[in-house]
Amino acid sequence: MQIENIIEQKNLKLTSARRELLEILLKENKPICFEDIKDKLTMNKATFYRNILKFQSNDMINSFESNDKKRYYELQNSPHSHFICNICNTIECLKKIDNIELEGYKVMDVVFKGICKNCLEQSR
Amino acid sequence: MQIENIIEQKNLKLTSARRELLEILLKENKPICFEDIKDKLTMNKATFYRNILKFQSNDMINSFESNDKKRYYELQNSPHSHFICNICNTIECLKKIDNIELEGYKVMDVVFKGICKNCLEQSR
DNA sequence: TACTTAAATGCGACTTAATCGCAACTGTAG
DNA sequence: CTACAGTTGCGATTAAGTCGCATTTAAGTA
Ligand SMILES: [Mn+2]
Ligand SMILES: [Mn+2]
Ligand SMILES: [Zn+2]
Ligand SMILES: [Zn+2]
Repeated sequence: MQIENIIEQKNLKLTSARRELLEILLKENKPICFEDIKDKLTMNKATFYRNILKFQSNDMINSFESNDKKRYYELQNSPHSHFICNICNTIECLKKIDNIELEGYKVMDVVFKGICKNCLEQSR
Repeated sequence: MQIENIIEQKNLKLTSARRELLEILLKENKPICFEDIKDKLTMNKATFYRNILKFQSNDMINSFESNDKKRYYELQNSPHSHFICNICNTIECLKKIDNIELEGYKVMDVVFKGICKNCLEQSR
């Protein structure tokens, strides 16, 4: 199983809450926020946030806030950036943009905001 | 005065709350969050947020969330992107990165996260 | 298998950003 | 000066996120 491996690699206890959370994140396969999944969650919300924190400090997930002012979490399968549409609020995962470098900085994450393909087309 | 012009261009009422808020944003000249300025604010916080909203819908300010989970607001003088350091949490305004284009998208804002110059140097 | 213990959990209280409805107020056009 | 739409203050409300503490549990060891 993937989950067992993920947890073991990070030297974390495999608890039922963690299994549940990782299963959700795996299944979704796109950024999700607390509101999206709170009804599915068996665990207490404090446990949810503590595990999110733990996973983040172990580089297992990343998070960012979207235009709806909600924080989105996703598994860090492969590093990639995100595009958030200012019109429809859709979050898209972009393939890694490898030409983005800033002199003197180490870029680890990029979030683009603007107008997505769909919304651009509809505005014509 | 700048403020009068800004407001007039957007067909908004120039109220004392709006003058105060714009003065603060002008003076700061960098992204600030509610907590940073709430003590200076004369207006009620509902008024603060309503004006922030109004200014945003009029493209006068933009906002983004930083690593400290606080939302930062700044005047949209000239379009530019931001770099947020994952170590020291500093927010830097970057000169417009003009080579950032995504096929089919209209990019209006970019937020980079990673390690800033200072923190990179200190880690050596 | 049973024991041990550090780590994880549930619960309830708490903090604080952000929003909302409503009555009172104010900026601006005429 | 007046009228009125738009704005404000206030108080209540919602919801994300955090915290302390008592209880439970995963996982290593005997
Ligand atoms: Mn993604
Ligand atoms: Mn800036
Ligand atoms: Zn869109
Ligand atoms: Zn830094």
